[in-house]
Parts: sequence; structure tokens; C-alpha cells
Amino acid sequence: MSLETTRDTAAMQVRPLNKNNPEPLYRQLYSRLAEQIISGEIKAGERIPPERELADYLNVSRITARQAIDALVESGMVYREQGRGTFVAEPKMRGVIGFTSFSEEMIARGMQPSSIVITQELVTVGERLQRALKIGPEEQALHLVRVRLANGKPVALQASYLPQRLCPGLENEPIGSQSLYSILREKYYINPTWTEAEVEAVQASAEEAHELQIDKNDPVLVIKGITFTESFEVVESVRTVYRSKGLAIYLGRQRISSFAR
Amino acid sequence: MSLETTRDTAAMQVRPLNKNNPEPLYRQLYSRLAEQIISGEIKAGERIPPERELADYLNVSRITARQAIDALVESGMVYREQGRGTFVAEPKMRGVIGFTSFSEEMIARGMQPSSIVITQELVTVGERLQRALKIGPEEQALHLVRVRLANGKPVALQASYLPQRLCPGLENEPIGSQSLYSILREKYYINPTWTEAEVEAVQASAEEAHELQIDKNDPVLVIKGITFTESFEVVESVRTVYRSKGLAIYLGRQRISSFAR
DNA sequence: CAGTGGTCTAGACCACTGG
DNA sequence: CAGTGGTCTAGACCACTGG
Repeated sequence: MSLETTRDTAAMQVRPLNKNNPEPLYRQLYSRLAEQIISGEIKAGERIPPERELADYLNVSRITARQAIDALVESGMVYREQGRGTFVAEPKMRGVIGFTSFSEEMIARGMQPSSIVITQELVTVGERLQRALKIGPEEQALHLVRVRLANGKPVALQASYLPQRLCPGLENEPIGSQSLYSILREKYYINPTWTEAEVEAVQASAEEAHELQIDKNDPVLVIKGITFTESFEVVESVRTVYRSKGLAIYLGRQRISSFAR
Repeated sequence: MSLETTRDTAAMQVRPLNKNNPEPLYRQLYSRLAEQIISGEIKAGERIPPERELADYLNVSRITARQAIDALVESGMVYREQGRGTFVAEPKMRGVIGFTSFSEEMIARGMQPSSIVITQELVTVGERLQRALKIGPEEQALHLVRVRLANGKPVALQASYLPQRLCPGLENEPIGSQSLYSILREKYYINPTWTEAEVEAVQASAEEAHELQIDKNDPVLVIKGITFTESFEVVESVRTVYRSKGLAIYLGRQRISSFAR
């Protein structure tokens, strides 16, 4: 009906944004583009629509379009080349996973995660853990020990401590095979954002060997980590013992010092 | 001299920016603030100057000031709290290190890194490595094997393969104890940006045990990684065997899925 | 309420790429 | 040369915090 000529642009493949939606425009656009990349509509090596084209077509400012693309670059799904455009990264290199989320880790490998809860109780902890969790000597912590299974086979033994005040009542919550992080996000509005970890190779203790169905002194991977919220509140101190026979832990992709140095 | 009243603001502690400097203003501001944080001038938990104050005082737009702070947030040095301000993160949580840069890793632990080069030659490689490095069957790769030492003690055995075309002549370059990445950055203008890795615990082979001065079958940590540039060109395929006795590898801090999901 | 970060606009000029 | 991302301006209004 309009006299305006609309050129056929790549941006036309992007579903329009909803300005009444409380979700910010740049996040909406991020989701639209992420969908197209994940679904394979835009393939690895292909160019995504230029910033100006997205901005024009979706009636947002270029800065808003750019903000969405910033997030895609940050997540590693696309990369920019000045003067050429912005391109979709190799699919194999996607799926950046923090190594403390066992559930997502396993799903990414095409395995079915589950858990057996061995311990789930409030405890008082020693000085070292008090410092790690930033709690006082009177404060309690939720102690959670789980055998983690992939396709029904035990692959890790995981002991966590969480400040009780962060998750009151979680000691009585049936956790089962659920992801701890999804419970924290959905019931307690706590969003684990950062993780800091150390890894070493040790010989399995008798108990670890028993739970993991391996031999005593077999080499196992011990990852000790602390998880934080965006504002660096401590969410969890966790020690995970992975049986290492036939299981390499994928560490995901990390960005090496940007211009930070 | 001016009639203008200058209020005493925190932003006044920031050294002025140089608009003639080819370095972008936001990077200059990033460096200024990073210095103040690293030097301890602004301490952990303290607030950095508000965006508007920085912008006013330094005569830049708020978006430019914000861009600098975005980079600080990204690096994990500060975190934002809406309505309150932007705060310096705990010092202990700084120093995000990619686990493939042995040199930086060791320096961060207060140890002196050094290396013994065992192999440094051009080779043709098998199919798997050709695929990993994205090189053709005729293309050569630089094969580099080094024993990595901390304070003179061997702690890791590291074997790298780099596409020859990326670093012509590096086979004749004396590497010694230098960081491979610093050579790549300074002589070849290659900037390793991403790393993707797998880690497992295994028993040391006879040769590995010999080089690392440990016993055969002692548990060792094997990290296999691939390093990429910003635009996902393969820089290096590397396999590192760490002796794990008395040495846990710090994996650095990772961001767990932002709103990426 | 003032102050803060969160989001957004409608521009501008630059550096780089590839034809 | 046109097209692209990189940087930058000078505003605006919103949501949230803490007194």
C-alpha cells in the first residue's frame, strides 16, 4: 500500500521487535539473532545483517542494534571484522559452558544427567569454609553431597556448601536430579554468574573409588570452585571429584586477556 | 583562575584524557581506572566515580565513560549495582588467567617461569591435526615441545603445533624462556584471544615421568586445547601435561551464561 | 527526593575492506 | 568508491536505591 520501495534486505528475516515488551529492545534483538544462528538459518561463516540495516529495518537506533551484537560477540557466537561485517562463528565452538554446571555440561555432550543425593543438611562449618563462604561462625551452611550420573553411570562426586541465608528452606526441598542452579534461579532469584576454580589430578580415596565405581588410587580429577553472583556474593563452594577414565572435562571457551592487560 | 566553581569529585583523581592520542578515549579511561584499582588507590568494595561525573570531568559523553566501565565489568574488576553505583570487586578475584598461558599463570602465583626447548621444527602432520589446525595435507606445522619450569623446577611438559603460515621463520627464532604468545603478538601481529580446552587426569607415562621428575603412574593433569584469534583462526593446538603433586592449576574466573541462554 | 545505573535516540566522522 | 564496523556526541526517560 505504501509508495515506499522496500529493498530486500537480510534484516527482513528478523522478526519485528515489540516496543511494549518490558524486555529491552537489544535483548529482544539478541534473542532473535541467536535463534537464527542456533537454528542454522544463518550458518557458520555467513554474515549477519549489518548494524545499520538492522537498525533501519527494526526502527531502533544503531547503538541499540550494536548493543545486541556486542552481546553475541561476547557469547562467542559471532565475530566482527572491520570493513567487512559480522560473521557467525563455527558451530563447534559454541556452547560455552562453565565447568561447575554438571547438568548443562552433560546435556551438551548428549548425555542424560541425573543425581543421587547423599547428604542434604544444615551444618556449621570450620574457619576455612567460613572465610570462603563469607559467613560468620554462628551462621549455618547447607551441605549437599551428590553422586552425579551421566546416562545412569556415576561420573562425579560433588560436595557443595551454600550460605544458609541465601537459600532458606532448601534443606527440605527435594532436589533429586534437578540442576541446583536452576533451583537457585527460579526459587531464590539467585543467579550464579561467575565461577573461579582450581583443578588437580589426585589418586582416588577408598570412598571416592567406591562411589565412582573405580579402583582406589585410580587418577581422578578434583575441581574446587567458588561460585558468585554478578555482584560477587558467594553462592557456593564446591569440590567435585570426576572419574577420569573415559571422561575428559570440557572447559568451554575462555577469552584470553582482551586489551585488559 | 576560572570563575567556575569546581566541586571536589572523585573523578578529579582520574588523570585527564588525551584527545590527540590515537588510542580511543574509552580505552584511555579504562586504563586510568584499571591503574587506580590495581594500585589500590580505589580499594575493593569502594565505589568508582559515577558515569556522569567521569563524563563531565573528563569532557567525554556518558556513553564513552560507560564503554570504559563496560570493559572493566567484562574483565571482572568492577560490578554495577543499579541505583547504587559501580564497585571494585575483591582483589583476590582479579587476575583472570587463561589456563594455556603458562608464563602468566606462574607469574600470577609469584613464581618465575622458564622453559627448556626440546623440539622446535617444521613437520608434516597427520589428518587429525590437519583438521584441528585447519591446514592442508601439504602445509607444514611448527612443532614445539618444551619443559616448563617454575622457579627452576619442572612442572609441565608442553607440546604445541602451530600452522607454519602463521609464523614463518619461528622455527629459527630463539624462544628460550619467552612466552610464545608474546612472540606471536609482537613479531607476527597474531593475538590469541580464545581458548577451548579439555582436561583429564591420567597416569604419567615413562617419558613424562622422566621429564617431570616424578614416578611413572603418578597422577598427572593433561590439558588439551586449541587457541584462536578473535576471528577464530586457529593459532595453536597444544597438549600440556602438568605434574599434579603440590600444584593445582588455577583455571581463572569464568562468566557462567549471561542472558545468553 | 536526588543520585545512580539501564536503555534509547539520531545523528557524526573515522578506518578499513573489497571491488 | 560504497559499505562496513569503530568511536563519539548531547541529549532523553526509566527503574532502582537510600536517606
